[in-house]
Amino acid sequence: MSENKQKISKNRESKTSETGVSLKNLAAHLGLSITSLSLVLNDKPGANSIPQETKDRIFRAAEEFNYRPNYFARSLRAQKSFTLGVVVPELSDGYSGMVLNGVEAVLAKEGYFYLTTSHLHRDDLLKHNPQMLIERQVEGIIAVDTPIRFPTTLPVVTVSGHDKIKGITNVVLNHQHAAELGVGHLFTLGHRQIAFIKGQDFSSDTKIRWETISEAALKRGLKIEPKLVAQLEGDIPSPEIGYVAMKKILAARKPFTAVFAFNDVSAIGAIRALEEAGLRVPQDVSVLGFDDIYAAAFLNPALTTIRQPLFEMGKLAAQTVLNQLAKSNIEASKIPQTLTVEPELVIRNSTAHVKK
Amino acid sequence: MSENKQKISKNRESKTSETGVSLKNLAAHLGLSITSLSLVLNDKPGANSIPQETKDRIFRAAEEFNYRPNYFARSLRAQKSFTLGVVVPELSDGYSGMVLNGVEAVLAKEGYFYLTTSHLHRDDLLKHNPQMLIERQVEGIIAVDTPIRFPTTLPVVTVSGHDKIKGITNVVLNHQHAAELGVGHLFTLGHRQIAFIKGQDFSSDTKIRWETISEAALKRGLKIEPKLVAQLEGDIPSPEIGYVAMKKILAARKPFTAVFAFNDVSAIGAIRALEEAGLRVPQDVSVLGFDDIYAAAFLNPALTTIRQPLFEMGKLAAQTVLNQLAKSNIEASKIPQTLTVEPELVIRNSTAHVKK
DNA sequence: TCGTTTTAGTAAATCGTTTTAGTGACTTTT
DNA sequence: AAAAGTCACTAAAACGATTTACTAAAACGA
Repeated sequence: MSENKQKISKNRESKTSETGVSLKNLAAHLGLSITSLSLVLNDKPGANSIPQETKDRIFRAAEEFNYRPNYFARSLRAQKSFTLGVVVPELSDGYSGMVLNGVEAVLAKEGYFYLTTSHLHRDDLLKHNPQMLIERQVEGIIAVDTPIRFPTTLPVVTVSGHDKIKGITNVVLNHQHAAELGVGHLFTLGHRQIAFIKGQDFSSDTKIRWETISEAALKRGLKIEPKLVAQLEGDIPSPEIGYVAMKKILAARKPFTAVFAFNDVSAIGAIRALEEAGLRVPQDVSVLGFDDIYAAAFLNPALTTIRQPLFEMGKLAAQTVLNQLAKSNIEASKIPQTLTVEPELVIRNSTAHVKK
Repeated sequence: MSENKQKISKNRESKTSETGVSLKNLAAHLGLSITSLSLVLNDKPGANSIPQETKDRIFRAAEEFNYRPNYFARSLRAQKSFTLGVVVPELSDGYSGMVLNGVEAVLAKEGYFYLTTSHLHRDDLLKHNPQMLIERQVEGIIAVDTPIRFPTTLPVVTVSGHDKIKGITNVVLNHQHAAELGVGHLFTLGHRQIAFIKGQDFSSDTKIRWETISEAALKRGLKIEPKLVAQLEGDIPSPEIGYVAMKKILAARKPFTAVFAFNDVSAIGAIRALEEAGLRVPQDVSVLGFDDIYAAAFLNPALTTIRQPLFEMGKLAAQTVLNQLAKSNIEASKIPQTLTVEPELVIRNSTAHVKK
């Protein structure tokens, strides 16, 4: 017996030592079959007939030798990877990270992990990266602010995706509500000439954001002056591009009293451009952001913005994928097309009542 | 033949269809053995005796049915996961994301992926998360701003880790140089009473940063006034904690003309606190940050800061792990303890010459 | 023409699980 | 005392690749 044990522990050392004991080792040590151990350790019905005493021996030995089922063997057999894939534009944009926090919070509880890939808005990677994830046997995919350019039958959930694709659930902000909050806030403060900074074409929220804002403006009898609209260009997640957009608007020399930016990052750039032009925020021009990134509260002036619950969106996306995995094929047919979360208007100091 | 093909493609449909053809399927279709296909497709020496014609048949069939070796099967056999683990405090702190971008850039080229876990500075997760990664058979671990609290024989590389642990490589900033740049810059501008915001205890750079800054100050005959030193507290990556620290310093009512903050995020909070106290930056007080996050250039005033090349640090870390994996055990004994990257002083508008 | 080499492959073991289908040895029922 | 159950297990197949150790036939050399 103790001889056996010796053998095991020796064996263990001799291995890369990272890979612990195998079921085979353990079974030999106990003088039982692999089957019995597997049955008992996984608490399968087949273990019913095995007396508690034997079960305890097995549990004790597993504990003692710190047995961990080999991930590859288990996954190969079960055809399950306990892994999701997450596709993001890139990780340092202050957006994806928050979403991933939410994803991880949900997955960790279920013993799932996730692989991340960034497509950097490159068309080839947009196809290639998800393919690689699928070859890696991910069980489902979460696409964050990323268009779906790959075929698959796996569960797919997007965060801020707006393409209505059969079988794909989109976790989205209630954009109509967001636009109402934003335009409504500026309108209430008396602003009638509002400049807008649109998102880049590749950003999945650009279109819907613009449509809902247009509607909200129209509803209040505001007409949008094309010269007061600029679009973000370039794919770096830096305020620089907001600065450039704002410059463009200023160059048009059309009067305006407020700016509704596509996001907080571009709002920061816009503020810089305004101040360089000698305009004070919010005394001369109000600036409204979108997202509520961490820094928003500490800018100077502190940014008024529309908050997106990114952490919650990540959680919701992960939960939805796991739900689909748990469901039978029949039930899976009735997956929701859209899951909506609510925005929140956070009023700080970058917006003020229009000057008399 | 065409019958065979029919069978294969049917088989393919009938499966979850995500899992493509197996070698077995393919071999049956070609009337060859699994062995031959494996040998040829992996270009093993054993395939030397197989005529080009047969090889071509195999390649064509693999192409036609889009054969992809099963990841689990291959990994089980080879005891290789082609996956690294990355441990971070959390993903939305504007620091880890940049590092991960670098990591991914290197790994993608080699067909590697990575699993991420966040420990949120929690002691239990600091041990548990890496354990889970190891059970998932990662081949190496990259720890970003994270202390090593787990045993392993896998290659481990830290980014901004300072514990000298045998076998672990630390990718670090040249802190001495960074301190020289920072303190030197303020000194040159005439500042003699400088306040400091130290990092949280859990942050791996806190200690070394403080030591090197102290030295650089001493060297210039500056003495550090304890009342002008505050430490960040709390683990949210928000400027709020810098704001609180600055308030504390202000409460001491000791005069000072400059602040050297632990990082840009806390510098943002500090600026807010200063302005609330009626002090103008940089006219009354200069503020120096650290990191050079994206927003730094667009704050108001634009932040003078010490830039850390986070992307490069991520690349270097990943490269180092891969190198170690490629090395034989003998060579592996001479892994470098430390890899150093250089900081850069980025002068913007938050620092100015001291008032006469 | 016999022995050796080369050519063209293949059978089977292996990685470490899970799961199906058993197998003896007892015990209970009738 | 034979049939039917229960109990306590186990053998072997399967997941899908890689790899080692072969075989049978053809070609070559002396």
